[in-house]
Amino acid sequence: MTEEQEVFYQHIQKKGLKRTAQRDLILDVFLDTEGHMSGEDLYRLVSEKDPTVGQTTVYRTLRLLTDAGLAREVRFGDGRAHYEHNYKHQHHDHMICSDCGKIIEFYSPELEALQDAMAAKYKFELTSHLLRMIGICADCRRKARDQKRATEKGVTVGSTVSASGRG
Amino acid sequence: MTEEQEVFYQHIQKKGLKRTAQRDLILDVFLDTEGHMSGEDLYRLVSEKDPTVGQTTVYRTLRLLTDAGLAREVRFGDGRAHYEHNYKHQHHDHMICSDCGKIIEFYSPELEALQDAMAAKYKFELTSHLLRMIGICADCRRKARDQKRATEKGVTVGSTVSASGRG
DNA sequence: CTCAATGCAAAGTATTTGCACGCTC
DNA sequence: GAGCGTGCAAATACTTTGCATTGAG
Repeated sequence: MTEEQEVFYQHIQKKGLKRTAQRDLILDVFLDTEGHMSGEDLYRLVSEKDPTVGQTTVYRTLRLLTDAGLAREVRFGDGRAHYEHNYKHQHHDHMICSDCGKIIEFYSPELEALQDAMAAKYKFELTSHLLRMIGICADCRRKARDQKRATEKGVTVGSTVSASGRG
Repeated sequence: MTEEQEVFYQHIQKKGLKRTAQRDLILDVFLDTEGHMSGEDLYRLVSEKDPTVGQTTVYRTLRLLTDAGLAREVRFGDGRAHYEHNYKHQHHDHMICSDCGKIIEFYSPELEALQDAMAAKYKFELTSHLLRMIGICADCRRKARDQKRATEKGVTVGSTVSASGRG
């Protein structure tokens, strides 16, 4: 029995809820999956192990996991909710590559402190926060650079130099 | 003709698109509205002035405004897209009161700088970013405090003090 | 006259809800 | 055995798409 599972069962008992095979399975799959997953993702993964589990149950259990403090809901702005491990996982923020979709997790105590300071300035009691940085990751930048170099070599007649860039 | 309108028409001409009464109206309503609005909100506002305009057109025009640099899409995590003025409006971040829904806009050059530094550390080329701070605003904190004080004083036999709240 | 724009209705996407039955405590 | 939990299908909420018609350039 992992620590997470204990947390889950304690939460369930405390709330007068019941332990079921579906919840066990969903928790297992959640714990076995690194990184972020949407409700849909988890449903798909669970279905592979037991196709009889309904999506309703997955969504409801995901909320249960969040209540229990095992999962954290993150929204990246694509309209769907994503979940990530929250138990004994330090808070972190995300850099999202708009090219390849890769997500880099990072943590900056300075950023956290500065946000606390801003909140204090507005007498705002901070509950949580979400920082999402969108851009191009190192890999995709390298690829773009290589591609550009190849183009520049090949195209001698290269008259039209379109303004790229983005602000 | 405002500056924004000029920007819009120039964008339209540059792209070989057409100026229509609907787009004019939608732009006007958008410019007249302060703060954030969702696609739906704008559709409702436009409908008041001209009920024949379809929601499709509103959504499409909103994207057009974004392309033209007049609007900025912001997502607060409720699943719908919100838009705010972007032309000659400094970038800013948001504090969202989870009690009353109020949105406080703020700007912190230190935060921006720190984010740039974090991006550089990961060789990440930053395109844009979104910082959302969720908590309780000063007003709601005061209300909660007052209510708590009243409860502590008044309720000796403390029978039915229904928890109100949630707006 | 051509191609973009419009508006309706239908489809799509992600998630939630009503309800009858089943299972845990 | 009581009541929570489940799964199905339908509902929801917001947004997008197909298509025939309208209208700007």
